[in-house]
Amino acid sequence: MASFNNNSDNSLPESAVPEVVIQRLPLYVRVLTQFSSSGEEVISSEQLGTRLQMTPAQIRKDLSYFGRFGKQGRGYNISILEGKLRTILGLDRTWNAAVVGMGRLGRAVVSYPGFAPEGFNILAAFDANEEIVGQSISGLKVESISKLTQSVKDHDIKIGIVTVPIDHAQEVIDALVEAGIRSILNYAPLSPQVPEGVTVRGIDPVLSLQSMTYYIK
Amino acid sequence: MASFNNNSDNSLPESAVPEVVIQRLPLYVRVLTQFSSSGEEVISSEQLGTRLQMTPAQIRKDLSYFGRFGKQGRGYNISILEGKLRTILGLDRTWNAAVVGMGRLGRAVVSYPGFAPEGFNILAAFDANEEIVGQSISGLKVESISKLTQSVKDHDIKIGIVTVPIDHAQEVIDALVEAGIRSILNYAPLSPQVPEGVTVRGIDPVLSLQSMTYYIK
DNA sequence: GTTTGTGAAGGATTTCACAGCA
DNA sequence: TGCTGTGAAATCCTTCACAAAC
Repeated sequence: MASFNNNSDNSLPESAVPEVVIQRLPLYVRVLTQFSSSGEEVISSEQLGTRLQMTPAQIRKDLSYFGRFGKQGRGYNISILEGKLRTILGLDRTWNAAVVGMGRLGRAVVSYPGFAPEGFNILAAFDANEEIVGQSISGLKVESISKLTQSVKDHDIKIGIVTVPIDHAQEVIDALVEAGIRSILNYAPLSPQVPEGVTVRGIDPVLSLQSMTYYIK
Repeated sequence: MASFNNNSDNSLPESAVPEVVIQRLPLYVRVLTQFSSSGEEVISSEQLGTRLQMTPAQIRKDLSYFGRFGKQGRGYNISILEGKLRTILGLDRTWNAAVVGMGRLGRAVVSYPGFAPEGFNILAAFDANEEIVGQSISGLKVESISKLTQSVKDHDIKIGIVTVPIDHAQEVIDALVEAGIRSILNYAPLSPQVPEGVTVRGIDPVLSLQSMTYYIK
């Protein structure tokens, strides 16, 4: 990522479907959603490819890992394909998340309006600083990190979002893993160590900038 | 990826070095910086690999595209390697950037303290809304988008950061390209169309979440 | 006529494995 | 002895090209 950049990926479960393919599916979902709201009914791999700047063959091959969703001579029904892909990705349900680290970044994350419409609900917020614990931020009561395991269980939290400073990131990630979390979105600028079966995706705009400068230098 | 996940990459300049390799170099810089501040002098590809959860062979191969930086039997001198990689990536200088879109996200970006220490200076901020234009945000006077081309020239801006809502993102990106920008960090949830020679990196935490749910579903 | 789905081919990237040097 | 640098091998991923379906 490699985006884009920037994905630490730790030995995911055995599967015939390449990891890169899985990472492209959300892209397909995104354009399909945009197309469907524009009144179109059918879309070809050619049109999808134009939108995403990739080859039609790649799109067809990616989709073929999961089934036969198109009709020869016509293309793909937009809303049906979108639905299939959402089901494949597990987006036909909602997911509960917890944010750890309620400084500047954590506050921005919990108040970001883009998660809920996509089914990602932030139900808990944690911080190590006792002055912040107890505060209410965007409707969330900040809890002590010592409550993590209990809260993960109580709220059926499946996703951890790490927004602590770098020097506490690894220990927070260890705590999340300890609490049973297997999917982590990491905003701290480090590549954390995680056991097999735990997926970490990193969000670091600086890494993205640092690889772009190579091409303009 | 990238990520990673999440990188639109449009036909970069001809080069012998694979794009994936370029995207990993900032990762190496990041760990080297962390190691060097810990007093160590030398590091082996094995140690780097452990930190980054990748194979030592891959690290050695990546580095070999650019030269011979190590010493057999010892490893790599941390600060020398860091310096070499920074030079390769163009990080031995500073880069000026402009943010377009001064809503919630744009404000978070200009006030993010992680860019400047890495040499990325945000020198201009733009918005289409006349009520925001003229305001001062984090020490930046917000300008009208009509001033884009002139401002890019005046400040020697090389990087555009897009934080406008999705329905204006493509036109803003067109305007940046028109103004001569060839590197764009895009926070809007769309894969923009850009001409050859322009690099776009997307930052979209939702895409990252959507590919992780596949593995926990 | 158009576009899918897919084996086969081609290309790219990763890993192996070891010669060579410190 | 320990670790790099690197061709060669292995693996992974993308693209081709075309039969089949509409």
